[in-house]
Order: sequence, then C-alpha cells, then structure tokens
Amino acid sequence: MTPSSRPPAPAGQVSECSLRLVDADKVEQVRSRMPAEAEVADLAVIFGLLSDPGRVRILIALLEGEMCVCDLAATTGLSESGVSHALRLLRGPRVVTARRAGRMAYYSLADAHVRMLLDLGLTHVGHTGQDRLKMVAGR
Amino acid sequence: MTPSSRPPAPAGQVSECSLRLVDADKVEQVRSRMPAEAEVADLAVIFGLLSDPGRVRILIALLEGEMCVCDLAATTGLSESGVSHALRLLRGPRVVTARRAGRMAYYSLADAHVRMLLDLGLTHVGHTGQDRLKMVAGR
DNA sequence: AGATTATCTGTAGAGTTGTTCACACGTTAA
DNA sequence: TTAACGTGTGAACAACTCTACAGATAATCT
Repeated sequence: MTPSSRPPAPAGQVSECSLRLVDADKVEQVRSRMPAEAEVADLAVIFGLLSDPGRVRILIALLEGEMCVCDLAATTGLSESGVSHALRLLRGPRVVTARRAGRMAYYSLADAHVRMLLDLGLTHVGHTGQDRLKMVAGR
Repeated sequence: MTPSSRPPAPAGQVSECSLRLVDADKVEQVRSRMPAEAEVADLAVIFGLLSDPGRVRILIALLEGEMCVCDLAATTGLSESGVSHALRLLRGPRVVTARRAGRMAYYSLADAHVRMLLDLGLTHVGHTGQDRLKMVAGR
C-alpha cells in the first residue's frame, strides 16, 4: 500500500499543507487500519448512550433481568418520564427491547455487547475506586 | 442528590407517592447491587469520553502505539488544536499519558481497560452494523 | 539575540443534551 | 360507559459540549 516513501524532508522542511508529519509511515499505517467513518460514528453513539448516569443505572438494573418503567424509576431515582425518555433513546439503536403486557412495559437488555461493556466498565472503575460489586455474575 | 430514601412500602400495599412499585422485591434486590453513585458517575464520564468521533479516532490510532500530536492530527483529520483539546480531556482521567521529548509530546493509551472497551465496541459495530449502517448515506 | 516550531490554553458562539411539565394514548377496572 | 392507571411524547429551558480562532508557552535553530 504505502510506497514505503521515506519522509521526503531531507531538505529541512517537512510541512506541505498545514499538517506536519513526524512519522509518515506510521500515519499511513494507522490511517489504513482506521475503521470507516460511519463505524466510528456508530461507536461514538453507543458510548454516548452510556455516558449518562441515569441511563447507566437503568442498564445496570436491567443486568438482573427485565423490569417495568415504574420499577426502573424507583430503582434509579429518576422520574418515570425521565426513564421513558431514556428508554426511548436506548430503544433506537436496539440497546434495550420492550415487551408489553397490558398497560405495563417490561424492558430488557437487547444486546450482549452492551452487557459486556457495562461489566468491563464496572470492573474498571472498581479498580480505580473501591471494590464493590466484585463479580457482576454475568447471568 | 439522590434521595435514596427507601419507600417504606408497607408490606402488602403500594405506596401512593408518585412512585409505584410493581415488584418491590426485585427493586430492593437491584438497588442493593447498584454501585455507588460516584462509581456510576465515573463510569458515565469514561463512556462520555468515548462518545465523540474525534476522540474515538484518536484512541483507535493510539491502539497501534504512541503518537505525537501533529501525527494524530494528520491521522484523524482534526486540527492540531482540536487534538490537543481532546487529549487534555483524556489526560484528566488517565485514559492517555504523555511522554515529552523536546518540544514534542508523544501520547499513548494509559489503560488496558480502554483498549478492551474500544475493541469490544469495534467488534460490536462491526457485527450489528450490517443492519444499521446500510441506510446511512450522510450524517 | 530573534525566529521558528510543537504544543497548550482561553475564550465565545453554535449546537446538543437532560430534565421537567403537561398532556395524549392505550389498557384495565368499576 | 367513565375513571384510573402505566406509559409515551412534545415543548421549553438550563446546562453542557464541540469547534475555531487567537494567543501563550516552551524548546530548538540560525
């Protein structure tokens, strides 16, 4: 791929446009491995959904199994409307799924990857902080 | 912040406060396993740092090893100032570390957990992206 | 010394996000 | 049927975030 061109800057100047390069080979190598733009954007969206404490509490609660909106509100301390708004965001990218039973709506995690992300993150902050919730018991 | 006042919930009847409970036992069980508030907040902060496409590209680049600011800018397409701002945010919670060599600053991932989060997320969007990325024409 | 380079920082403005309130919708009980 | 209930939705507003520009800082070179 890369024509193995050495840094063409023997004559003192490295800059062409406004971007200077120190290790052009490395830049080229990393760029070739960089995922597509849409993939990166999707990844950022997923992480963004996990970037709110309320939504994190909701998802941690759902680690134990499905729950209805009002119980999620009681568990997380959010208002029921807030839980509903949060669940709507999570429903979009299929992070959670809803099961209806009468006028109740039971939500559960739709994706094993999100479960793993949560577990990984929890053990991470568990190390840097206090030891709590040692084994999340993958369930 | 969090009221954290457990609804006394007289056994047998649901409280008439704005929070109704459907499965009080489950709520109690999940609440007892819920990590501390600070831990959830830290987790949300970490995920929040991964919720920006530019920062994700920077971190993916750093998966291959340390890089200086200007090469990161060339790799990610961000401005050098933008890279610097992003790296400052990532430096705070020790997601990346800087090594100085003269006037250059070489950054690298500071934490194996972040590496795992990125890998996990990338395989996730790689798998489920089939359905979701199909109709993404322009964002 | 001054000039140049690489990185860092301080804004300000545009854009986005979370929370609350109020009400709408569908379901169940009376 | 009407009323109550659990949930979903839209609007409004504060709070936050991203980006670009300007300037600052520190190391290197002539």
